[in-house]
Amino acid sequence: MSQLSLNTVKEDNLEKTFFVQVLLPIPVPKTFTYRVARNSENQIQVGVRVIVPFGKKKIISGIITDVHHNAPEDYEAKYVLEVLDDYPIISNQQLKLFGWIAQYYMATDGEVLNVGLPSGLKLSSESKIQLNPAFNKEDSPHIFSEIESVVINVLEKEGLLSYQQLLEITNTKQISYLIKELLNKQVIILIEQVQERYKPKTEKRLRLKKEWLEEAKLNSLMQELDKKPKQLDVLLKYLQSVPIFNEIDKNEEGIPKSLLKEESFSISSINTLIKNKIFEEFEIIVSRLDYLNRQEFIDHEITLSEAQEKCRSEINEIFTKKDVALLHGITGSGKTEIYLSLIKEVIESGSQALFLLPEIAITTQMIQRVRKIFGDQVGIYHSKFSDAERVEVWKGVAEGKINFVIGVRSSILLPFNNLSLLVVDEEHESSYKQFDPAPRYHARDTAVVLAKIHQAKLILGSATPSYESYYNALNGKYGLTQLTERFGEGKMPEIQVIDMKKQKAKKLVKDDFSHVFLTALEEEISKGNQAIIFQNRRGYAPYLQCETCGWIAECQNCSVSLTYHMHQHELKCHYCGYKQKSPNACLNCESSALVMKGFGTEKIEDDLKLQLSDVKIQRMDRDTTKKKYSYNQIIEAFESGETQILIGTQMVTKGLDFEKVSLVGIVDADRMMYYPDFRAHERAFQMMLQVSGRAGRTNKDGKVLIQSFQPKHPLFDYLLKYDYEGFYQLQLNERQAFFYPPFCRLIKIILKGSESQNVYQSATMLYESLVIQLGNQRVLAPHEPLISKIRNIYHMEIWIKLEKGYPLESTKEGIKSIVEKLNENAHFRKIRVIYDVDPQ
DNA sequence: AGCACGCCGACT
DNA sequence: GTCGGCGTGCTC
Repeated sequence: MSQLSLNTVKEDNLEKTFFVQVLLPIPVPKTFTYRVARNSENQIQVGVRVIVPFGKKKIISGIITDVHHNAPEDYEAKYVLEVLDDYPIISNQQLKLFGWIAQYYMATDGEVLNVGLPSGLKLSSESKIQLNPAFNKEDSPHIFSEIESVVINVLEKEGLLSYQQLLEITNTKQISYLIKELLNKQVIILIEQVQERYKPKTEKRLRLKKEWLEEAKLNSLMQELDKKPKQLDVLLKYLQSVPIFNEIDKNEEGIPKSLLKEESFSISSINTLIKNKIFEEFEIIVSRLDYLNRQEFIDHEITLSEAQEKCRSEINEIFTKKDVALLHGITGSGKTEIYLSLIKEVIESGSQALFLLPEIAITTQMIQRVRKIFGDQVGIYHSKFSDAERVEVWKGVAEGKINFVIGVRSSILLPFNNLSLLVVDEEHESSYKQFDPAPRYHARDTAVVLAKIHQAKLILGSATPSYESYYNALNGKYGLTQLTERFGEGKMPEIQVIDMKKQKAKKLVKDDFSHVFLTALEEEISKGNQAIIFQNRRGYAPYLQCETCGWIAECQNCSVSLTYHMHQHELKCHYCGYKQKSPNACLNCESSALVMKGFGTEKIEDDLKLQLSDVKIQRMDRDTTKKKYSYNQIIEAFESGETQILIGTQMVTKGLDFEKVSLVGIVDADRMMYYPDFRAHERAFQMMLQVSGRAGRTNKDGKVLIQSFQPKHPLFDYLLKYDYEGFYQLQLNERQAFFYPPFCRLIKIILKGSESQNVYQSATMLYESLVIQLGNQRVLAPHEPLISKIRNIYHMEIWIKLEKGYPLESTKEGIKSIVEKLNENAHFRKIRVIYDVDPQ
């Protein structure tokens, strides 16, 4: 009898106790259960961040993914120490998406969370407390308990205290109440990445002290200041900006202190006015997204041409039947306007829109255009933005203040709750695929899933769609719409392939430039036109080769050739940083016939400067655009005609319009075409077509010159005719014959380890187990990747090809359990296994 | 991922 | 005799 009643009491208690599942940003494939203290029960909800104890002494923060009453059976749950947010920082839809990414890309939920959250909100590291710099014991209006006074004293001596230390000092178990009290009384601040990293931006402002707001008082003040003209100037300036007699309330918000500083009023007289209690200084929190405060330039109009209008309505038509529309529009056909007009419609109806672009395509031009149309509703999510700015965009989206985000790959992970339209522009770009760290997700493919979660529509746009997308469109999975005319007058430029073999035979090649190429370049420049030269490799990048025996200088840690750096006369490894003095004789045969082969943008720049000494040449690649404004400076210099030739990597192929460019040169087409990758031709074609589009955008006739040692390659036949479709069909046949995407799905398994023998043997072991499970048709034998050794770590790859319709989820689980099983072997355990689903 | 625990080499 | 190398296993 007593047993029964005891049980009932226990049951009741348990039912009232809340437990939460917490997702931690660690690569462990599960969530952890924590118990919720009574006093924080009402703050607990899914999507909110909490601080929890983890392990022996660590205290980290995570996200609540579930709230329930099920007490764990085989262990005692620890308590949630702190609830960090008042509202979910992650939306339900987002959690669903994160789950899908983890599952599909064979990553853990924690890894997804880790890349998803901006580091300003990043969850990890120990939490510490510190005295609030603004705190002053004497001035504080609060009364402190004994324990609180002890903590204050210790903090004054020690500076920083961890939760653990605080536990020891106070000798209690319930420190979370103490922390909360001290926070409320503004005694302490939490120093812990979550709090410390993101600080709201403040602005110092000035206003007139209340006692001067009467007209009589103000008049007497002015008379008094008559002898102090500098101070009077400040006061007059203030009264000019803030008409306190007409609108006395305006004094409350005052003016920014910086405004007076800018106009060169003396700082000392401003400070005197503050000291004499005429002005008072105060701070407000402002948005870092400063354009949010600027609305005056908004230009709501988007005008579409007839062709664009037609395309737009085709997209709307597609959306009545399908969720994804592929917009295949040639370069310069004005795809962006179509996206923006559709996005505008969505935003006006009150839902959210996302516009994804590859990093290099988010130019200042683009941002300004978008801001002009959407003003304060647009958030920009980009690597050039600081952490704090990203946190503000994140929060803006979560709170529904930002309805439109334009951003890079990772903006697909923002906390949307009401998306109706997604746009992925330049959808063929491989930079949409993340490689390191996991999750190795593809933003375009993730967008398809995100659209489904929100029941939203998705537009994929490109001048050269990826074969996967084009295949889906032709097969009716996606809708397809095309723009075949350039916007405005521009025509596609004429493409000419230069036969380098012939040129070389005739001794017409100098520093890798053919005579034809140089003459054309000189001619265009002399006409006052501009040129863009494309080389898909940055740096100086030549490698050293012995002409006698063929020896190439290679890195001792990595399986790559060393790169020659002229300035230091050194050979460097771009993978591990190894460097050595450049030898004067071959290290293999001691011949002195060492020559430099290969060339990057930097070498082209130097060579061209020698050839065309009085022409202004500038280079644009990752090396020259590291600084925040350098990119814009290069663009502006070229736009204004200050520079005549722009040499660049892929960067010059994206989103740039220059009126006077009449010539585009591709120095080394072969490098792109003969790369050992099944997508090499697709990529080469895309890239060449994209660069070609830079010529003659508004000019009457542009010209494209391509240097190749294989000018008869069929790729050029299609390229000259701008026949994307034709080359696609040709390539598709090959893909089908060799069973590559879009006919199959690929999973790449990479094995890494420090002992080459072990890596090879482990790869073989894994391969054999995989064959048993999947059959030898679906698993390719292990092979060394192109670069098989990096920093003395050996790599092997195993490719898995799965035909359409083959069960994906269970296969992935199967692969994981095979690896788990092999991990029982001590040798295999030393190998790091990496999964890359849909490798690019 | 961290971090403690644990079992074998080069040092006071 | 100890300090510390990193292999192993766990974290609610």
